[in-house]
Amino acid sequence: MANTAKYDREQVVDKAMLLFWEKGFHGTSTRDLQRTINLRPGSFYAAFGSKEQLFKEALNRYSQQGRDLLQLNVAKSKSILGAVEGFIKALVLDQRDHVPSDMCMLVKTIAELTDEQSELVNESKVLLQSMESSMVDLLAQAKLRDELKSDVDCEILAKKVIVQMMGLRTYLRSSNNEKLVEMLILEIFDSSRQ
Amino acid sequence: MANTAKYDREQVVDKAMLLFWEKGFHGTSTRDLQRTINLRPGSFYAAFGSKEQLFKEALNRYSQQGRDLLQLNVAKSKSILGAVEGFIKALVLDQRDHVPSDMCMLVKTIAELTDEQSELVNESKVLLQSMESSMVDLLAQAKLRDELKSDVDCEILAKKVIVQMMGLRTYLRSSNNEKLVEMLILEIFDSSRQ
DNA sequence: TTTGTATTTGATCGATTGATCAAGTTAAAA
DNA sequence: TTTTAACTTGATCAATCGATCAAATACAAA
Repeated sequence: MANTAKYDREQVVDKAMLLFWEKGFHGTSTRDLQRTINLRPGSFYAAFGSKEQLFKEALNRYSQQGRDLLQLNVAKSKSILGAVEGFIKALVLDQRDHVPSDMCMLVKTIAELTDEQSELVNESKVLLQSMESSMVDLLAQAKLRDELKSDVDCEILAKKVIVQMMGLRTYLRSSNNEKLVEMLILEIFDSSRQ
Repeated sequence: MANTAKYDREQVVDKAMLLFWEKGFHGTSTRDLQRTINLRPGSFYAAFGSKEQLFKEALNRYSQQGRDLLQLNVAKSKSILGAVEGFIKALVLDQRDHVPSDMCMLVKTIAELTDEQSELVNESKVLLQSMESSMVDLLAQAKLRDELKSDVDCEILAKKVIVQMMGLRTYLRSSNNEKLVEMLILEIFDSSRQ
């Protein structure tokens, strides 16, 4: 019984994600969104409830794409460390021209928002933490394969990698210095490599 | 002839800066500002012209405070490297409870804003670059005093320091892990120290 | 004390914000 | 084919946005 939606929810969330990623939560109006995803207010609010809920869904979509990219690099790389390095290069450098912002959407969100949108801030924190966990798992595999020195603490190294990624993407946004960033990416595992 | 302003411009900019720092450009309304600094619209626009111009002034005030903090640490520290480390610790850890955000206001600004506010983005970039220059100067002094190895490139090291500060403050915001951040601050100069 | 002007005040501007809703449309189920 | 409920549409809501302005006020100069 009844009618069926004429839009593809995944495509819609994807477009919304790209707009939110570019302009931030406060910088994106519901009319911007509705025009971009081609939904009238009624359909919009029926589907997502509020701007905040759509943003939350966009955060998860963004995070999923990150996991996919990591997976992709693991699949096509011989070594684990090579995969992680490839992932970082892809995310920080190669992707640059094809995404709406140099910076990570999760980082942009925790930078922009306050306790007024604590659910969005917390969601971003959780997703960043989950990315860190994935990194720990991968580094543990690398260690098992003797790609890392035996005295390396994978949990600490993973945190260091995340810190580097955050710092490098921000620095790239502020300076546009790709040369330096490329160099610093290659240095990340210098002291840990077997 | 004529009346004189009843407010202290420096105090007013200072209060506005703290509010902008906390809530961002789009997250701060002119009414928020006017209430916080206790100015009615007429005085507000007579003094600052627009929300954007006040934000720009706030960015410069913020940046000045950063320079002051660095200066302070240079004055009270024996070694240059100790001063830089003290500055980073003060900025990233000690200040935490006494400022409106864990993150750098300049970083928050380049993260939040797009080309729509290119003047504010550019101003932030310039001020970050100026902070990097100060860092280069200090590290050059440290090198002259033999606090750094002779093969250290001060310009690259300064960039690395900035990258670390950006990464650590963002990571602290996302994880609240002060222990790790303190440890990583101490490691910044590990491989460069004489 | 008077004059002239900078400042302060509160009302208000038009535009935009996030969100709601009734009416119209559509297609699956009966 | 009819029924029925989900979906779509465009108008519209109250609130807030950044900004303007005329009138009232206050103070330095004459």
